[in-house]
Amino acid sequence: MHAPVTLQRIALETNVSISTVSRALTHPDRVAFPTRERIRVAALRLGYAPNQLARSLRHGDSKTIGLILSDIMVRFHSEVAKGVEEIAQSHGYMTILCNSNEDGDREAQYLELLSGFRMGGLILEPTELNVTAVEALARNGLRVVEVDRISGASGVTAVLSDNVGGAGDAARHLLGLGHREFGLVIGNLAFTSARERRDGFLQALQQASITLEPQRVQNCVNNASGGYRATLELLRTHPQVTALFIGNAQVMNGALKAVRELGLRVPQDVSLLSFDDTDWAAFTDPALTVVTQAAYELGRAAAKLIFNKRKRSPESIVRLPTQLIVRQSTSSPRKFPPT
Amino acid sequence: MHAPVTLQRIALETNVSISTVSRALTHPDRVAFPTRERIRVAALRLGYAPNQLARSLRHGDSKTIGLILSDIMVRFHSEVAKGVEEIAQSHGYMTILCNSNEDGDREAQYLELLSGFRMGGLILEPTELNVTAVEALARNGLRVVEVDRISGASGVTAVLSDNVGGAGDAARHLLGLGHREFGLVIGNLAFTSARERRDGFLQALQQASITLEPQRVQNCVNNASGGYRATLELLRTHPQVTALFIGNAQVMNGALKAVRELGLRVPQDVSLLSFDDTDWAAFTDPALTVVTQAAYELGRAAAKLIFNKRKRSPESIVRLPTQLIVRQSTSSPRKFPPT
DNA sequence: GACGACCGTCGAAACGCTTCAAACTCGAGC
DNA sequence: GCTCGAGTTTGAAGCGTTTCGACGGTCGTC
Repeated sequence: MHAPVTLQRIALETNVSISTVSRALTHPDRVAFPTRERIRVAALRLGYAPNQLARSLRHGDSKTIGLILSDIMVRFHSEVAKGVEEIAQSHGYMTILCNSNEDGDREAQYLELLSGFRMGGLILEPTELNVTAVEALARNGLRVVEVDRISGASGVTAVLSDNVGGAGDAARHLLGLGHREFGLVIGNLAFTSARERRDGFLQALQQASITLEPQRVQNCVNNASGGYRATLELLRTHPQVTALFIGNAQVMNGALKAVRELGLRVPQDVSLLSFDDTDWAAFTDPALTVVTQAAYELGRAAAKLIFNKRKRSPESIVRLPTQLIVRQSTSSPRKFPPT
Repeated sequence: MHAPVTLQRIALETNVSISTVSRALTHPDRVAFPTRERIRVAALRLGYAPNQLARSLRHGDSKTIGLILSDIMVRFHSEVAKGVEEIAQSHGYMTILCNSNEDGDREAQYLELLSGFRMGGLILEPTELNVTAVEALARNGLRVVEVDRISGASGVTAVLSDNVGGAGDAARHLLGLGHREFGLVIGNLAFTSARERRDGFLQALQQASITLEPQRVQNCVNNASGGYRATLELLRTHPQVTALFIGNAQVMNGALKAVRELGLRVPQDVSLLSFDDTDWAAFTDPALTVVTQAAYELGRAAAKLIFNKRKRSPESIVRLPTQLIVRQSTSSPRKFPPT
């Protein structure tokens, strides 16, 4: 096992100084042709790969931005990543991704790692557990943008969906169909996005003079089994519910399973409506009515804030609109309770 | 905007040398208590984040492994990532992810970036476009593991699904139901995984004395619209087909759309069977019969090869079994052609 | 009271790279 | 023949960290 090839090594093989090798590889025009060629060939032959650590250490910027995602397996989040990457790429930056898994400790580790790599910027879907660390980074001059939800850290900009508006649209759609008996399975209320969706939905109900008892608002962990259990519980204790609003796609997956197991027909017995569109939502039985977020655009907008050096407007929040897509999982409520 | 906090800065504030600060933060037990506390407090107050570039440059390993994924939005790939992360974490390593998007240039850039960060290892889902670069890295002592498919680079180990076996199971399942008229929409044949699935399926047919005309094997780009177009084309030119084998979940998504548009009922008019399970496959109409890959285990196995220092067995290939999950999208063929 | 042992701290070197100023090489010009 | 300058190349410094050997002070021991 060879040691990695360094400039030093190439310098020895070509009988020039290290600085000439460096210059030959990074500013070829400033080195005489024969020397340059000799060096280029040797570098190729040895499989030279510049040590980015040393390189970035030297000039303090690694032409790279960091992105800390909460859960890479969820389509919404990976779509955000695509958006970030596109903008980064168009600025000649590479994107490095880390997966915090909604775990505060991991998030802290990745924050330290990425800021330690002196990234050109950092985008994250924050937990609320590392506020002071994030603030410290921002204070030290790192550009930090939060996306999807906010941690509460000051000095940080954010790009979010209009969760209140989207949830309001969902409520108005269901109200318009004639529903009066609602249930919410909202996901993890530790995140501002979930709280906003809950509040948006409840506000819209309130405008129709409907208030919901707290037991009709279930929170749960953001995955299928969480949604499954919460939905079972909600429908068991409130069988009169005719419409369920689900906080995100992961939870919806479990909710669907629960509804099937209970033998309820969608939408005849119960209407289902969730946040997040997926590539399968149109193919499920029935096709799902959803409030879709502009995930790709969220990513793009977040990345633009990193590169937008002009405006140094701290703590601004960008909100992107959502869109209601009506398919077959919502309809008028049943006239009689299920047997 | 402050400059980043360095050891130097802390040293000035606490009136000790840089080396003492360093030691106080990394080996607290080797520094007298009062000094150590003073330093710790100052570091916290200033929001010190160690410069990983300098740190790793110093000891040549960044306790980090790199993972280059071909498409982060596809569940299979992100599941691989989860597996890699789990093993890395258990070894005290962090995982850094990059998304090549099946683009050879981007892959090349990320290869250079990550190897330049002197990762403890590199896992990738390779295109076949950077074979020499990958070989050079391996030759220079970087541990490289390929997953899902192989580039052909020497000196590299790989972890793959048993694509031939899985596709064979699919074929035998359909044969057992009585099908004789097959069509394949296999995805992008640039990748070994797709070629293996095709070959596995055709081999199994051959054992039943069935050979397929080449026009019945459609390749296409690995996304929904590719699958859509290829499926339309195949069914248009070969209406007698009663069973379709689809190479992966992305393509299946498009195939479903095409079949619906043609007004074909699944499975009465045509049976559908694809590689890759998803969390929605059981909820689609009808629920999909699939060959599922152990994606999570693929990731875990790949990461284990990175850390498994003992066995220096180059060029070994690990194959993980697939599993056929029979749901409702496959049944006996129709007796009469559709109208 | 002197000596060695030991604990805590410090200075310096090194990791691989970039870059600036200095030095060298030639040929042209006087 | 000497000087000057353009064109190349070199040496050295420095990025922030870790670590090794050295150093100075304190304490126990004889």
